[in-house]
Amino acid sequence: MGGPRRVANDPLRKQRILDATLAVIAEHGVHRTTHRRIADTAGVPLGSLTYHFESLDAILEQAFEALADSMSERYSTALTEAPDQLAACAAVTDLICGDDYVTSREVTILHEMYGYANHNPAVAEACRRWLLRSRDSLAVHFPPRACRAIDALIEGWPMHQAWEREPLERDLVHATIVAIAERIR
Amino acid sequence: MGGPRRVANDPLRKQRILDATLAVIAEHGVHRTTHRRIADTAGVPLGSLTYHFESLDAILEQAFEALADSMSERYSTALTEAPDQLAACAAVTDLICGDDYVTSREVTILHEMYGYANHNPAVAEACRRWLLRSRDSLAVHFPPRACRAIDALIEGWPMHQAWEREPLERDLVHATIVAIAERIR
DNA sequence: TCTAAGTGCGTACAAACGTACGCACTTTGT
DNA sequence: ACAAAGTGCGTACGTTTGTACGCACTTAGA
Repeated sequence: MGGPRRVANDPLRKQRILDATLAVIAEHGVHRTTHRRIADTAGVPLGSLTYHFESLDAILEQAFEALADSMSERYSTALTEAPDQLAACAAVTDLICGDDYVTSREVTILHEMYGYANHNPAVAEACRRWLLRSRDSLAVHFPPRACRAIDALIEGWPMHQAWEREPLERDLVHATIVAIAERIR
Repeated sequence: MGGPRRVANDPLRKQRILDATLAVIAEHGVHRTTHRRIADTAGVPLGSLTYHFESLDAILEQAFEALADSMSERYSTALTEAPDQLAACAAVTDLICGDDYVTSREVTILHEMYGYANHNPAVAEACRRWLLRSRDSLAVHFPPRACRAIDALIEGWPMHQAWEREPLERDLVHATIVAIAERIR
């Protein structure tokens, strides 16, 4: 008896394709992301993509969703580990400044994700989920209005920094977060 | 005598093509921006694009540069008109909240521009120029370190807002700007 | 009015694209 | 050992793409 289920030969293949998709996006951009480039990068045959995914858009959607999940998990971990508000300020500073939590490669892909999300409802929804989850993580340590302001900074500062030549000043970022935490209620 | 110069029939055509390019980007995204779609939107024949522009990338570059120029001019105007720092805070609040200076359509195109800039040096340079000019505009009213923090907010808040369902609270934005202006030296 | 030079575009083409589909292969139940 | 069913992919097809190019048209000087 048992259902008609058979065992897949390579259960990790789907994930490998999604990883390769993010790599292609980071290197070439969404506008030059194709089935063939993803297949080459992942080291799988072209037909494997159309077998596992309904369309190219479906691949991009799932790849972006995986990225957003992975990033919001790191955000959540960094913030829930902080014992008090001051430590939370330091954690947020790390999130903004460091390459530890969010690499510059990920900022690049995020730019692409936001652009793509404006033309794809599923990815737009993923952006919204990510935004809400990051705000929830902040809400443990900051009042609701401060969360919004800090969230905007977390969004804007690394993005801005992408075009800057000089490295980001940690002290400045930290002072700004503290100022918002103390003044915005 | 006289140079071999003749008069062009339609000197505005180049600009019209660039306008149409931004319209196509806003509606379909860079990844679905093609010669033919631009030509249809602009109401010009396909050959006209390859005549006026070297390549599709060249069209995108010039379109994005035109947008950045137009936006940094509006930023500059709004800020230099402010008589003092408090008025400048209000002006920045307007820039962030209002659809008056930067429309949501432009935020959409900005997302696309940032994504594209990661894979195109000319557009990356345009982003950098825009960043520096907007910081110069702020420098009239705020100390240098405050400029960076405020700049990050100008960047991040509208971007964040793009995924939010509720409208942006003007009071909160204004209070945040004032807090930064007073506390960051 | 005629000529030469430069403008502007219709059309064509090779390359690259997304996707469908038939077929070999593997596994399970008998 | 055999049949049935599901897995996975090589290949091919029709479409769309960016771009080149020949040719009609317009204009300025003589």
